[in-house]
Amino acid sequence: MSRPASEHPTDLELELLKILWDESPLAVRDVRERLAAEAARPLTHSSVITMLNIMHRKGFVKRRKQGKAFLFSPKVEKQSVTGGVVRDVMKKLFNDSPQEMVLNLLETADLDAEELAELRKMINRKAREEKS
Amino acid sequence: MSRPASEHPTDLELELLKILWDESPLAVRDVRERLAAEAARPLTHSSVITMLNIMHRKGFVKRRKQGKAFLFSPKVEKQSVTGGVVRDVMKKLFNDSPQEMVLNLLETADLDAEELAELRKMINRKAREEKS
DNA sequence: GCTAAACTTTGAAAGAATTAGAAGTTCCCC
DNA sequence: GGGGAACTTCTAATTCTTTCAAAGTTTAGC
Repeated sequence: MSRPASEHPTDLELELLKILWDESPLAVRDVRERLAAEAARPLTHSSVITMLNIMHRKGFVKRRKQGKAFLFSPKVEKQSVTGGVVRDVMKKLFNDSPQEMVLNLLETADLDAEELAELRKMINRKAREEKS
Repeated sequence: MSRPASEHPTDLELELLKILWDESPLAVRDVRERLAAEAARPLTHSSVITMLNIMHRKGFVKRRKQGKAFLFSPKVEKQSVTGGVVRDVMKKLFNDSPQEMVLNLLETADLDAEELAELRKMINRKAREEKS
């Protein structure tokens, strides 16, 4: 009768995680400041706490009390989360095919020659890695 | 007091669009059938109509009456929608950098040598195209 | 022309995501 | 040791997404 809860962090949760991945541990006050500055999302103090607590319950962040305040840190790794999101999009839209997804990226984002060269380099590096 | 509405189709809307991109125009009955079969989402007839009407209001599909029933077709192109979703993820998670995104894909999805070769080929083709 | 089958419209419910005010707790400082 | 600043918890409202039943409409066939 409703929508299924996403297994990934939601948009706002992602925004908060990005802040904590960048620097942690952080007090709520600091998270709030960065959220307003970096994400143009000026929430109240209590809104930020509410979110961080939800994320704590979900296992996305850890907290530790220092004095009367909590300090928050990410509990999930950036690569694992971003990888999950990308995999999800790949599955939902591109038939689980990395090729289809990259093809779409090539057609849609317009990349100059230099950027293409960089992509090629990355792929070559990965291919070399794999041989070992 | 809530979140800004997404410009992209929602999950279920995407599922319906995929069906219509694959074949159209389709009657509600057929959309419903495919939704159950392909997406493992057995909705009632009226649920499917409701969604399609919402999507019509949003401009994602068009409809035309045939006899007493509507036939639905996509109004947005697949590439434009998928491109938008990918761009969105790229912006939200990878700092708007295609390189970062592909790098994540390379690290996260494990691709074999052949798949890597295919990716390289695609990039080369794109690079050649760009020269002209 | 009437009825039944097949459609569509309407209205609503329920859960997820986001936001915040009010009330409660802690602890620093005089 | 009392007051107030700084935190947190609790509760609730709002919007979006997904789902469907009940009521209304249309048309094909008798």
